[in-house]
Amino acid sequence: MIKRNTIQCSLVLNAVNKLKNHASADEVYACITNDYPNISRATVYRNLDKLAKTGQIKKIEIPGEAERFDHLTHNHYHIKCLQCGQIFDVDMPYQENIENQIINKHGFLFIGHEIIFSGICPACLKETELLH
Amino acid sequence: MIKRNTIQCSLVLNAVNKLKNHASADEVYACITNDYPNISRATVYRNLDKLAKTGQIKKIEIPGEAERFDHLTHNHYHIKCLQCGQIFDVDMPYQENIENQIINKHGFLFIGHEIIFSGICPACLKETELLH
DNA sequence: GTATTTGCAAACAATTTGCAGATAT
DNA sequence: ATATCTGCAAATTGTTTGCAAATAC
Repeated sequence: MIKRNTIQCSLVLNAVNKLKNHASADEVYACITNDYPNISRATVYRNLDKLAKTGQIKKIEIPGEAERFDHLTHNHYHIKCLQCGQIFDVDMPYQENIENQIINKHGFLFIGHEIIFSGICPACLKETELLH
Repeated sequence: MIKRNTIQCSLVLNAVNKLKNHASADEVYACITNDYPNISRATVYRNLDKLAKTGQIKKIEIPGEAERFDHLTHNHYHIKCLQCGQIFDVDMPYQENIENQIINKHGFLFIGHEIIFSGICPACLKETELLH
């Protein structure tokens, strides 16, 4: 698993950093093809995975959706707007000790956790208000 | 969205209740085809969705995986074993007030949340120990 | 020089959809 | 009687893979 510096890999990293908001592989691909139309989708996927593994970006897995990739690599939570489907960061302290609340009768080893909120984003709320 | 009582729908409900442990659509399909080989996969999917909407079963969405369906319909959390990939229930009180910890500067409406833990299940832990 | 990485196309898995015929009410 | 539901096959979506050629080191 040696790491080479390829043009494609930096293009992927730059795209994620530029897109910022939880870009999907497809959005990253589209972003790159603007300037570099010959890159392959497979290469984008492979590099997203590699960058996530080396911790340079963060893979966010949202149930029932395409994977997303985040330029913010620290632990944080997300909310999905049930109306527009967008994913947003949630400003809430990371629950380091949440696992202490578990009644671990069965002897699991707990390693980490994800919290995904659902709700309505401000823009969609506003839109709903306007309908009245 | 009227609801008819079809044989297929009760077959799906019974299969979920019988399988118990977070069955995937495919497992439900396989379970039914034992006794009723002509049912269509599409019908299984359609009825799983319908039953989830009417609250008779619970849809569990695990990131990066096929959807699963649970006979337990109350709110509860899950842990995914990173080794064997199985999903287990987590015995932990439902965090009714977790949303109070959010610094909601932007005016989101929070509706619900999911927590998915990751770790190693007892069986896999035991297996790892045996290797030494 | 050689092992990694790429691009392509094809494979894949999970799920959805269009449609004509079957069925519950 | 008729609107919903089913089965089938094809379509879709997101992602992975096999392989030969390209490239980084």
